[in-house]
Amino acid sequence: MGRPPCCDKVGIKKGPWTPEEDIILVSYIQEHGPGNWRSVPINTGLLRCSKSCRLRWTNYLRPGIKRGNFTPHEEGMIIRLQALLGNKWAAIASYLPQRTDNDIKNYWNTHLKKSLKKFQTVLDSSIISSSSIPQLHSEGWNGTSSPSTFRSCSTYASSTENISKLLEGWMRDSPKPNITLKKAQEEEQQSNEKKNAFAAENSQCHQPKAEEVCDLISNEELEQLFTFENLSKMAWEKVSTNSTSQGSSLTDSLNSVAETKENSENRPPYSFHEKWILDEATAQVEDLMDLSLDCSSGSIF
DNA sequence: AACTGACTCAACCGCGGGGAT
DNA sequence: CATCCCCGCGGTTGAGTCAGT
Repeated sequence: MGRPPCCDKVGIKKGPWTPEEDIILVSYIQEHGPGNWRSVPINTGLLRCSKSCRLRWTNYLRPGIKRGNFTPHEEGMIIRLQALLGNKWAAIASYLPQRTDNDIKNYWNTHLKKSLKKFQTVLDSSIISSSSIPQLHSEGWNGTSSPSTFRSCSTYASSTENISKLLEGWMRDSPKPNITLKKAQEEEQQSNEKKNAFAAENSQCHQPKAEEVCDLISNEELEQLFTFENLSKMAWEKVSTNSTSQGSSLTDSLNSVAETKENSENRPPYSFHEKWILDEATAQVEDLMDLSLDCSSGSIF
């Protein structure tokens, strides 16, 4: 667009944020609420561009952000949502309110994508070369082999987490917490609605829109649907079906998955949307299968 | 202990969308 | 309608850290 980069101005600082800067930013937002980022560096004296301030707030200082290891459930959510929405990290993040789009994006790029790719290779060769299936541990996936457990958050992240926690407490204790916090939450909600709408736009023709799914599936149902155990089970069923009845289509496999799910205990009612998600997942079932096996087979890592 | 390559993730950059004028 | 300005998103980078030798 020919616009000069916003952070190219002389005197604009780059690089990691210091705790002092964080406190200044947090103080300002606590007082004025998030938004109007243009005025933030002007009014605070921070030598940062507005973009940088917004990013710092939304990704690290905003209250309610969960940092550190992703749970198996979150992994499952990300896998499935990525399959459904593509690299719409903001849309995906709207389903995981405690996680930022940046966090999810990083996690996908550094852990999940790599694992999926790696296992895709292994699985492809094993399916093509023989009818044998990569060995699954009988105890199933217990989460201990998850890439998410490999590392914890960085040292500085823990310091910003402290600031974030401090802010949460600060807002709670503040005489006018609800004004600022509520404003932030409203903006968050608006943002999420926007994101959902965006996600809906990106869903294909006759698919139900993402917001419809949100409307018709409760959070609990949705979450249960996305649990890693469910994904693993589905993928495993798919593999079993394929191995026993050669030539069966992926749709058939998924139908059998659906039937299996229907008959299984401890599951939410098998709703239309659940079926839709299963059907929709046809195209991405290989990915799910990969992940499932990835996590089930400790020998891979 | 020192070196090196791999990995992670915070931060930046460029672009597009949308509201204001 | 055209232009400007701001915000938010997705892709990318590079400094810091870790693990292996």
